[in-house]
Amino acid sequence: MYFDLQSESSTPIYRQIVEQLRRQINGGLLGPGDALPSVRQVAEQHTINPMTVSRAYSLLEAEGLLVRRRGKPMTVAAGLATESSARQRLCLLQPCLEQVAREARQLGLSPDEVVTLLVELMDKEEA
Amino acid sequence: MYFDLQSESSTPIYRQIVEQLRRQINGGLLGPGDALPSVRQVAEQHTINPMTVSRAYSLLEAEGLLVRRRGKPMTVAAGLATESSARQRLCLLQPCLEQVAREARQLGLSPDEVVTLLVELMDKEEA
DNA sequence: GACGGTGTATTATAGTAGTGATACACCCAT
DNA sequence: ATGGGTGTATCACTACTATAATACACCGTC
Repeated sequence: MYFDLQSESSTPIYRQIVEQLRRQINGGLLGPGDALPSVRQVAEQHTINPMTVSRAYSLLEAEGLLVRRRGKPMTVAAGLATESSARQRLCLLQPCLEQVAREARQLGLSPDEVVTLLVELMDKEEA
Repeated sequence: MYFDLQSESSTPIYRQIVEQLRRQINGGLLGPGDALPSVRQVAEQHTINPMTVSRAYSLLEAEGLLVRRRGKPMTVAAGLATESSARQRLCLLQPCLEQVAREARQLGLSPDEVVTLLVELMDKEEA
């Protein structure tokens, strides 16, 4: 529900969780005070180990994005700018876009061709 | 020179080499018969182990993109369609674009904003 | 206060993946 | 044949990942 985890991926599960949460928070999909699903809940849903989820949560707490209050679910930290500016969010996407630019160049593809497909994919995802 | 390797990246070096070569070949940047830099040459240039490079080369040989002739440098295979169609090359880029779409959605970014930055990056890379 | 709900510390284990050092096999030109 | 150029097989080491089984500390509520 919350996460889109791929066990086949080479990027470790805990990191997938971290990155997805970070984006969902910065993007406003999750707001300050919102409660996260419990580690056991997530673990069962994806048949992974609770400690793996805990590891992800802990990293985000160290990062200041999450707040832990013992006995209660993890929540999104309040101190954050409720939603960062579009410019800031765009910065988070930049590394991924640089990768696209690099690959496109190596493939000899024009910006037009790339953009067309990208827009198509983004519209599809919308639905 | 040939490769743009990032040792900090979580994707292993040998795989970075594999992917970059595959794209350069499919994109026509490297043509049939072209010789690759020797494993030791690449290794020294990036201060990595020759075996790491060899591993990448071997994978591409198994894939049919490279040809090994003992004692001589690896070369790009001849059998390949010299340059695949733009549509085929676009397919190679698709996974990366899907990643962008996913992240953009989580960040709450509109296609417009994303495309603008992407084009900017691609133009810059050109120079 | 007992219970069921949070997250976590601890320890141990297993598997996997990436990298590295060395020595080898081969080709070719001298 | 010898030397310098290929790529590579082998082995070992290190780091990381994920899992597991407990046990703990805390909160809220019944």
